[in-house]
Amino acid sequence: MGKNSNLRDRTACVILDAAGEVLSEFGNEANMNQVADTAGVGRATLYRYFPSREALLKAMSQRVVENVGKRLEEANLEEVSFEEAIHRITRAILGLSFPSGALIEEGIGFEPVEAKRLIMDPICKVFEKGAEQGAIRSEFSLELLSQLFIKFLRGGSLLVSKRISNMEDTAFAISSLFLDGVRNK
Amino acid sequence: MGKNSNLRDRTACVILDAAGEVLSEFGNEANMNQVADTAGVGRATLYRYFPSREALLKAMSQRVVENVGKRLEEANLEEVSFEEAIHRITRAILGLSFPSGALIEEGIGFEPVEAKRLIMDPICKVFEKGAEQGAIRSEFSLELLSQLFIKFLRGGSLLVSKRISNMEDTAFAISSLFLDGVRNK
Amino acid sequence: MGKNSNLRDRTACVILDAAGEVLSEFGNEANMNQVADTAGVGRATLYRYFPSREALLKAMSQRVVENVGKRLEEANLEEVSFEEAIHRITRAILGLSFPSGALIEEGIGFEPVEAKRLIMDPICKVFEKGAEQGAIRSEFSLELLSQLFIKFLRGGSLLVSKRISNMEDTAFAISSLFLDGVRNK
Amino acid sequence: MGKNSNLRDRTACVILDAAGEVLSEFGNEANMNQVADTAGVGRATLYRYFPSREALLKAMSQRVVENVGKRLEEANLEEVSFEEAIHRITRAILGLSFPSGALIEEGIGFEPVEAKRLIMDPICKVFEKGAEQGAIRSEFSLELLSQLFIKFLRGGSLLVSKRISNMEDTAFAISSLFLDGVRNK
DNA sequence: CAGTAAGCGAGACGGTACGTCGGGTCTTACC
DNA sequence: GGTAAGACCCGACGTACCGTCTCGCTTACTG
Repeated sequence: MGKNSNLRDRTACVILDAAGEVLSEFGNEANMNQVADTAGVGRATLYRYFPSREALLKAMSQRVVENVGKRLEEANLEEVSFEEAIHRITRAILGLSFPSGALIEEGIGFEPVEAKRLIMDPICKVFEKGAEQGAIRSEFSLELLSQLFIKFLRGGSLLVSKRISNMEDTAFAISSLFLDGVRNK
Repeated sequence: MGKNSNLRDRTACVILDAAGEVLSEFGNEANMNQVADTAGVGRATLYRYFPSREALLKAMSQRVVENVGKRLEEANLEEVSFEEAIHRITRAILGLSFPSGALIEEGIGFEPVEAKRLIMDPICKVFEKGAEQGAIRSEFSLELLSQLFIKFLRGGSLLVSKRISNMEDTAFAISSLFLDGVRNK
Repeated sequence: MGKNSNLRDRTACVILDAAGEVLSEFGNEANMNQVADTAGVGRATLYRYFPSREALLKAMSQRVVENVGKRLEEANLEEVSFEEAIHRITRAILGLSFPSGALIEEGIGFEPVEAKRLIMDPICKVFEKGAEQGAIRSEFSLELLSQLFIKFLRGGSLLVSKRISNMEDTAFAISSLFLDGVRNK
Repeated sequence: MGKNSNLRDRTACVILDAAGEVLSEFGNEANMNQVADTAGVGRATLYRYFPSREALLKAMSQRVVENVGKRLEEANLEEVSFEEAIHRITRAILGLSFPSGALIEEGIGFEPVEAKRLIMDPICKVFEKGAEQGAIRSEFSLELLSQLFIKFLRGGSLLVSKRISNMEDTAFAISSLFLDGVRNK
C-alpha cells in the first residue's frame, strides 16, 4: 500500500490541482476534458479517480474543508480566550489561498458532512465556551450566531478571493465588527 | 407598449415563475424542457423569450434584484436614521420569499450591473450618510463595511431560505450585531 | 363563383408561380417563408390556399400535368399517324418551359392519378392505335413500351430544362430514335 | 489502415445499410433518429460518420454509383462490340438490387462528380468507339445520345425498382429499342 | 352612406428534426 | 496492471422550419 497509495494520492492530487486551476479560470462551464488535459492525464484516468464530475467537485471541496479544518486545529482554539479564538478563526479561513475557493464557496459541489465536522463543530465549541464564560450576549441562540459568523466569514473570503479587499484589513474588520456586536456589554 | 407588451410580460413572467419552481425543486440540473413544460409553453417559445439557459437564469436573477431594489426604494432609506436604515435594509432583503432565491444567491446566473445600481448603491448611500453623521466608527473603509454588510445579509438570507433560522430572529440578529459592531462608541 | 373564384385562382396562380421560382432556385430546401415572400403574400394566406407543403408541391405538379395534358389534347393525337403522334407528343412535352419542371420531374411532389389520366392514357391510346395498325413491333408489351417512352421523355426534358441540350435537337433525337427502335420492320 | 479502417468501414456500412432500409421504407421523411436506431448506433455516432443528413444521402448515392461503376468495369466494355456493350451496360444498371436505389435515382442526394467519372465516362467511351466503328448514325451528337441513353436507363431502372416491369424484359426492350434506333442503317 | 363580413399580413405559438456538445462507459493498445 | 487514446451511447442545448392560431386592418358588399 506504500508506493501505490502514494502514486494514487499523487495522481489524485495532480488532478485536483488541475481541476482547481481550470475551474477558477473557466468557472462551472469547464469540462472534464479540460481538467484531464490540464492534469496531463487521460480522461479515463480522471474518471478512474473521480467517477463523476460531482465526485470531483466534492473532492475539491473536501480538500478545502480539510485544509480549513487543519488550520483550525493548529489554531489551538480551545486554549485561548473567546476573542482571540474569533480572531484566529477569521485569519485561518481568510488566509487560505483558495485555488478555486471562491467557486466552491459558491456552492458548486459542497460536501456538508465533513464541513460540519471539521469546521462548524470547532467553531461551535468556541461559541459555547464563550457563552459559558459570559463573553457573549445571551439574546441570540448560539446556533444562529455561529451560523451567521460562518456566513460572515464566507462573505469576507469572497471579498478577499475576488481581490475586492485585502486579507489583513478584511480579517481585522470582520473580527472587530463581529466581536463588538456579539460581546456582552 | 400596451397589450402586446403586457402579454409579453405575462408570458415571460409565467416562464420565470416556472423556472423558479423547477430550479428550486431540481436544482441546477433542471433542463429547459422541464421549464417549458411547467410553464405550459413550448420549448420554442421558451427560447423565443430567453435565447439561452444563461439568459433565463440572468432574467430570474434580475427579477430578484429588481424586487429587492423596489423594496429598498419603498423603505425611504434617505429619510431615517442610520440605525433604522440598517434595520430596514435587513428586513427588506431577508423578507423576500425567494422562489429560487437560494439558487440565485448561490450565484447561478447573477447579473452584477443592475445589482450594483439597485442594491449596492442605495446601501452605500446609507453608509455614507451614516459616516457623515458620525454614526460609524471610522477605522474601516466604507467600501469594506458595506461589502461586508451585503455578504452578511446574503449569508443571513441563505439561512432563512434554507429554513435554518426564521426571518424575524435572523434579521434582528444581523441588524443588532452589525450595528453594535459598527457603531461609533 | 365568378369573381371570387377568379381571385382565388389568381392568388393561387401567383403562389404557384412563386413556388416554381423559389423551388427552381433553391431546390427542395426552399421553405414556405421564401415562397410566401416571393409571392408577395403572407404566410397565412399561403397556408390558406395550400394547407401544407406537400399540398403545394402536389398542386405545382398538378399544374404541370394539366399543361402537358392540354398540349396533348391540342395535338389531335387521334387523327394523325403513329409516327406523327410520337413526334407531337415529344415536342409537346419537351416544349414546356418548366419553371420548376425538372424539380417536379425529379418526383418531389408527384401526383400520379391525374398524370395517368391526362398524360399516360392519351399516350397509351396512341400506342394501341399504332399496334392495331401494325406500326409497332409486337415483341414488347404495349405497357412496357409506353412506360419506357414516358421515361425517355422525362429524361429528355431533364436534359432540356438543365440546358444540357436544346429542345429541338433533343425532341428530334428522341422521336427518331424511339421510332426507329420501335417501328415494325 | 488495417483493423481501424475496417472497423470504420464496417460501422459506416452498417449505417448506410440502415439508412437504405429506413429511406426505402419511410421515404425522404425518415429522420436521423430512425437511421441511428435501425443501425443500432447512437445518434452521435451517426453524426460522427456522416456530419449531416445531406452527407449521409450523398454517401448512399456514392455507394450506388460505385456499385454501378464496379459492374461496368467488370463488364469489359472495351473489348466487346458496341451492341454487346450496350446490352451489358443495360443489364449492369438494371440488374442492381437497389436497397434505396429508386430514392437515390429520384435525386435525393445525388453526387454528380463521381457519377460522371464512374458511370458516364465508360459509357461515353463505348459511344465513341461505336461512332469510330461506324455503328452509330451520325446525325446526333454523341453527347446527346449518351445522355439520352443514361436517362433511358434511369427510366428503366425506375420501372424495375417499382416493380412495374421485370428486369429481364425491361433490359431487353431498352437495349433493342435503343440499338435499333441508334444503329446506322 | 354607414355597418358588417370576409380575406389578408403579421407574427406568436407548439411541435419536431437537426446538428453540437459534454458526461460517463468501455475497449484497444502501450509500457 | 495501470494508463492514454478514443469510440461509443445518452441526453441537453440551441436553431430552424412546419402548420395553427389570433389579432388588427383593409376592402368590398349590403341595408
